[in-house]
Amino acid sequence: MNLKETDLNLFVAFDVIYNERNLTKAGQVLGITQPAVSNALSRLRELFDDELFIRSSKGMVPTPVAHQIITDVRNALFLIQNTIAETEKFDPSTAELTFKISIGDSSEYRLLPLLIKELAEIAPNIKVETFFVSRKDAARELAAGNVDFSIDPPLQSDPHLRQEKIYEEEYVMIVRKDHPILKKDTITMDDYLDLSHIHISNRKTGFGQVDMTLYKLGLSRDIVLRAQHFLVAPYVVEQSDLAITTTKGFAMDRNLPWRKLPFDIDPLVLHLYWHESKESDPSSRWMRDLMLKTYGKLQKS
Amino acid sequence: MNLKETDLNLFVAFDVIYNERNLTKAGQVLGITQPAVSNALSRLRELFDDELFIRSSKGMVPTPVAHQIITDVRNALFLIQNTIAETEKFDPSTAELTFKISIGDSSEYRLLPLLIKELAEIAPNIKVETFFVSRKDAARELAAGNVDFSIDPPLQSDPHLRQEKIYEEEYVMIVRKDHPILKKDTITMDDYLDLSHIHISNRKTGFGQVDMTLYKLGLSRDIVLRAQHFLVAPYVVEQSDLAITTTKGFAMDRNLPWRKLPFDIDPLVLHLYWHESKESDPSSRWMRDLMLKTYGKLQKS
DNA sequence: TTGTATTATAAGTTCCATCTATAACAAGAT
DNA sequence: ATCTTGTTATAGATGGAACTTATAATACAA
Repeated sequence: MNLKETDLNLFVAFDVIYNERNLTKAGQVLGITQPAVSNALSRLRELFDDELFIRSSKGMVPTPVAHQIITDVRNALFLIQNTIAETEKFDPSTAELTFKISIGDSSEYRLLPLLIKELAEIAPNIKVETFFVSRKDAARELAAGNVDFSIDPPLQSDPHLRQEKIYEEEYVMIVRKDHPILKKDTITMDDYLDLSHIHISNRKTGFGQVDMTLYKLGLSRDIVLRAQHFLVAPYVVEQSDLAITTTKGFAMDRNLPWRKLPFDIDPLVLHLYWHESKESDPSSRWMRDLMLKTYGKLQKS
Repeated sequence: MNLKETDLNLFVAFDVIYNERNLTKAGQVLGITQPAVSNALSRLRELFDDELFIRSSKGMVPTPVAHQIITDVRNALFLIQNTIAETEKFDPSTAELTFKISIGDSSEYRLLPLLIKELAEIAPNIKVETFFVSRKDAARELAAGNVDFSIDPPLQSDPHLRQEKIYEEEYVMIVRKDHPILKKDTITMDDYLDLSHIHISNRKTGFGQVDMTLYKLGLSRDIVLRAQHFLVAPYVVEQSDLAITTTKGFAMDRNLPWRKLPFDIDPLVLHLYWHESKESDPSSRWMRDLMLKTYGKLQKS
């Protein structure tokens, strides 16, 4: 055994295979093709004189030897990572880089304007790109570095992701000015269900949080418009008698009248997710702080 | 920064450069040429955006950044090393490998016969090669893996070498049977200095431990024969009136008469040295134990 | 057994770390 | 200053290892 005759790069492949338990997906994370991963695995197998991962219906399951190794490997990679991250200087005023953010549903229109404004002032050469990555792919995309941040409700919990609550806001019902319903100061459940509603979601399928809550109460509302993008919503609301149920901030923002909902619903909570490998990366850390601070400002408004 | 776009193999070069502070010697340890090391260093410099090592009269001196990094790097490499060492199975009865041992001066003829005998019984496919590596090269040769063990007096102390006392034996004076001096049971200093002596050493230069001790007393002896190999000594002693001052074990071994020395001298102490990188290597560990055990047997005789 | 995921193998290609050779450099000796 | 010795850095060429695409083998569920 000798380190200088060992290709240490194999160990990052090992780590990824262990996490994904699927060579094809590991390849996506590593940015190489599946056969390359397969080949790397076979070199690891020779190195350790062990199968390391055995093909089965549950994916590539680690052998005892692989289990034995993984923690040391992870620690080692973390240390190496650190040496680089620690010495990396980061000056937001001159840094030229692009952050890729997966931002789903309704958050984009609220987050971006303020964030871009902040960036323009203190980090003029930092760019932002937003995507929408489906929740089940988020962990892998973050691991692969295709996405730097993901903003999502606190549902999934991949062990390699870090998260922090970034946003919380109560739901209200919003209608156009001079809408007849506004004669009442408090809306009853009957009032609410009599109205026609807009539902915005970029997920094709199923229930949003509002409909889910109603469903649990044995109720359902009349959704007349199901739209993909939030930007259309204000125009529709202003030109019609339709109601939209979304965060209070939306109402304030657009200067639209709103009323409390006639039922209890958990507030909208969003978490900011990032991959553990970026934990101590100075630029990532800086951006995290900025986003949390920026959302903090939004909160107060 | 991203591990998957980083050549981790550079870090073992970094570690060696840090230890050697000399690219040429680092190349010897790594088993590559100096320009290759220089090139690796330049890649490291790009990676860290720092000079890392600055050329000076004292060699390549590490920058603050290099100092900051080194411990993490060493820990990481140690962990990786461990993953391999831990999973390496070692069965002496079937293992086929060769240990290279640097064994200086007089120790070879005492150690080898018994060691070989032990090996033949319990590890028939393990071979041993012995060299003589000068003390100042020992650390580097051990680091490079050109030599697995070195047996030397406990002088040098490279921080990357591990050592354990393996042997200690008192010096005596040995002469042929029926030598006139044997009429006396205790030898005086005058007796000793009147005799002509053999000195065995494979170092070309200067004093051995005996002559050094005499020198400190303001004395010197008459060395008639200075020979390279210990094997010739017994024949010369048996055929002449020359005396040889060496370990008591030599006398017992050859069944030669001996007398205590008329001056105080530290006993011969030998240490077994190995490189820290082999610390947890199963085969190295096994061989260490065997050698210490074998010498233990010698001690008692 | 067929279909749908996978992983493994094969053959060809590209790229980059290494090599040899040489230049540039640092520092002490003359 | 100039030479000498011990270095490190650069240049250009090359070989081999790891990647790619394409395809075969495999596992398992329907």
